Amino acid sequence: MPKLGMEPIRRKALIAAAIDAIHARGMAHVTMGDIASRAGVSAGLAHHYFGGKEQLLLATMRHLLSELGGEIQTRLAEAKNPENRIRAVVRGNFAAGQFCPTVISAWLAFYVAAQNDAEARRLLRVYARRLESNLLHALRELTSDDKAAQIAEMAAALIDGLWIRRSLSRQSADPDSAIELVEGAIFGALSLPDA
Amino acid sequence: MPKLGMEPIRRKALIAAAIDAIHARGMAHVTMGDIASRAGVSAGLAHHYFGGKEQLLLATMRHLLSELGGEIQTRLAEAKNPENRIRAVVRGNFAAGQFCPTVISAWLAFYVAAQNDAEARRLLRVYARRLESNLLHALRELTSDDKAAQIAEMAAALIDGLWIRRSLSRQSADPDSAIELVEGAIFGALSLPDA
Amino acid sequence: MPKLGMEPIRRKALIAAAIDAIHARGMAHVTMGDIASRAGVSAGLAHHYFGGKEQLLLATMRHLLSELGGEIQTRLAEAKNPENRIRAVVRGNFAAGQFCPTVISAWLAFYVAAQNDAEARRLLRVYARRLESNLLHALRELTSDDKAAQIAEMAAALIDGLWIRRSLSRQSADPDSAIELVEGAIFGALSLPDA
Amino acid sequence: MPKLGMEPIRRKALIAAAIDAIHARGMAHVTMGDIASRAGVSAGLAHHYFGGKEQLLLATMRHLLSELGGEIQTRLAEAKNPENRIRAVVRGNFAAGQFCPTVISAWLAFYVAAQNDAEARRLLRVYARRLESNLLHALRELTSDDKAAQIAEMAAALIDGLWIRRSLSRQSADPDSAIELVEGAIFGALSLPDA
DNA sequence: AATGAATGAGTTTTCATTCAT
DNA sequence: GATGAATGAAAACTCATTCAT
Repeated sequence: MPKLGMEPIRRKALIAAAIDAIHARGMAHVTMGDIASRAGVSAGLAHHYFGGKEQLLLATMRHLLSELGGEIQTRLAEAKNPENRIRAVVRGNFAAGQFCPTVISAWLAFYVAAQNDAEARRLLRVYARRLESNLLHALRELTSDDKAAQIAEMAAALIDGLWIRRSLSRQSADPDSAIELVEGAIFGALSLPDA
Repeated sequence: MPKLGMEPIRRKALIAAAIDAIHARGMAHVTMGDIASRAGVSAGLAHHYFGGKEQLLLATMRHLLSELGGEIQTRLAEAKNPENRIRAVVRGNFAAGQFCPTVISAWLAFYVAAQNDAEARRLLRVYARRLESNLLHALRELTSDDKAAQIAEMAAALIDGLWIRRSLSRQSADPDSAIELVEGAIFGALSLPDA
Repeated sequence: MPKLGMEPIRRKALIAAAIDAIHARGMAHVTMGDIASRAGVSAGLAHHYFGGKEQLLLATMRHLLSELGGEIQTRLAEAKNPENRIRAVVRGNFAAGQFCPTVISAWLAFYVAAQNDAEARRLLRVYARRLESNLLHALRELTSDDKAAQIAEMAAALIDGLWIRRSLSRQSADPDSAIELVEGAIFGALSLPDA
Repeated sequence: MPKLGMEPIRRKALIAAAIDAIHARGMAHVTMGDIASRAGVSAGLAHHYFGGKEQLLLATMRHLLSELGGEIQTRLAEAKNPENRIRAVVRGNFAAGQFCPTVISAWLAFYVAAQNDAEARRLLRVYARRLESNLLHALRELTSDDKAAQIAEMAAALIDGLWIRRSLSRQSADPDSAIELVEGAIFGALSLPDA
């Protein structure tokens, strides 16, 4: 069975399996055995490639973060004006790959893990800051700095809040209505006279 | 040393200890020993009073939910018009007892636990529905049913999103600015002409 | 089964069991299960009381060292002149409790462990220094400082060498002939004219 | 890349690596991977050449024994009288190749391993007997059989004891002073009148 | 009422060993 | 001849839970 060049294949499979396993059993109850068997390998191999459970989980988180980053960057690259850059960020956050039940579960689990794991917290902060800075820059071209900051904060909270609520309802998550809601809130706020 | 009537005292202490422990170590790593020693009792006793770890955790969740419910009800009782009822719900959600780091951690942890625990999910849904229904009723007196539904959904997502973001930043959570933001979003949306 | 005040009893039993187990299977192959079952308890309990395998082994080493120290101190207390103090140290080293196969095995194993474990090395150095200093003081009253140092070094090496050789031969270790040999070498060297 | 005639090169490299690894991590913690990577090969290859960990370790021990034997035989071949034969044995035991930290660690480790491994014990006994018999024959030409036996035993113990102590101190082992000490003890004892 | 003792099941982790390539 | 892939068994360790006192 052993073939050459399996390492990247196994790593990917294990990360995908970790997302599945977190969705199915919850971060608090996943075991290496769970994950490994979902990936079709032995627990020993998962250890061998990642060095331990914690590191496999962290690698999974990094994967999620970089997928999300990719979705946003792709869209940003095509956006030619501030309005479209805002839309790029919002839509990237609700992209198909991101907004499915297993991925949502994993995201949420990492959010919580970040409360108690320094490295996870660091990773998440980098993402949060980048998201807000992308929004902020686009908003500043459309309104005052103060208002831009307010709207950016609201938008970020709204995105996270919609995620968390969709994860709970477990109904087939509907990205389009979420996008509509967030964009509505942002452009609605922009259209308002200053408070 | 055993005293009479200790049960309610112990139960309260253990629930408070569970919240602390979840904040300090994360849901995935709390042990009965953790919780018990924070409450100043033996693990065996925690067991004795709650019947097991799962049940102690569920009791903790119920406590959190009922505290939040209380904060909202108190404020609703004093609200005489729709605007104030909306404010009551928002402010209840960011009440002092709720918006401190340990409680936020615990809330978040339960949100995640609810993904994989039927009873936790049921409890959370009851709360979510009540929150939305309170908001919805008040909003319907101020706008169309459709728009009320949209705004209610947005408000709920915003509240959850702000929580989750504050928990991550770990900076001294500031309820007032959160309240301002949410109320601004709600009343801003209400003031907009229909899309 | 659980009784109060078992901790010291279990600790002693586990340390004794560790010595047995090291003798029977060799330091490289002892398992916590081995030791625990020899002590008549579960492996979990051994962990509970000592915190881990390494610490149980270190506690065992400390026990051995303190036993030996006791044997020597007892004899030193009764020795009224330098010759007798020398004898006290030598005989303490070959005392009954020390010179039996299981204890010899354990000692030897710790000697080797000390090569790669900082804490074990520290413990052993303390013992080695004390042994040599005891001998040295007594010898200095009987000869020149230089010669005393030489003889002390030789005596210490001889004691260790005899131990190691007895352990290998596994024949019923005979403390008396060992004592005779070491004392003969020391007093023989003392009687020699300076080189 | 596979080359012909690699076998003896690999075997030597692996044995040298085993000695290093034992010194660095201790017999109880060496792994095949440790050894193999120090030798610059895969663990699988080490296995292939020696048939298993145990056998590689035994081969390493045999190597050590034969090196020591060589050092002694070379010196014995040049010794023309009993005194020089004694010196040959002593100096062979403290020969440069033998008296360095890594080799001492490995020797010591094997001494201990011999407690619980029949084959290792057998190998060590052969060496011990040869050492003692070489000394004994030389001593018998210089004194009574009884005294020769006593001195031989003492000398052997002294050699082992000095090794073990040097290994512990980890200071740059000084073979010359060790040789002086042992020869001093032997010739000192020989010069003494019968007890 | 409360504890400390104890266990056993479950999890992570490590490694020698095997094997296809 | 040599490797990297993979496993499985064994070991350490953790912890909820039980129970005698």
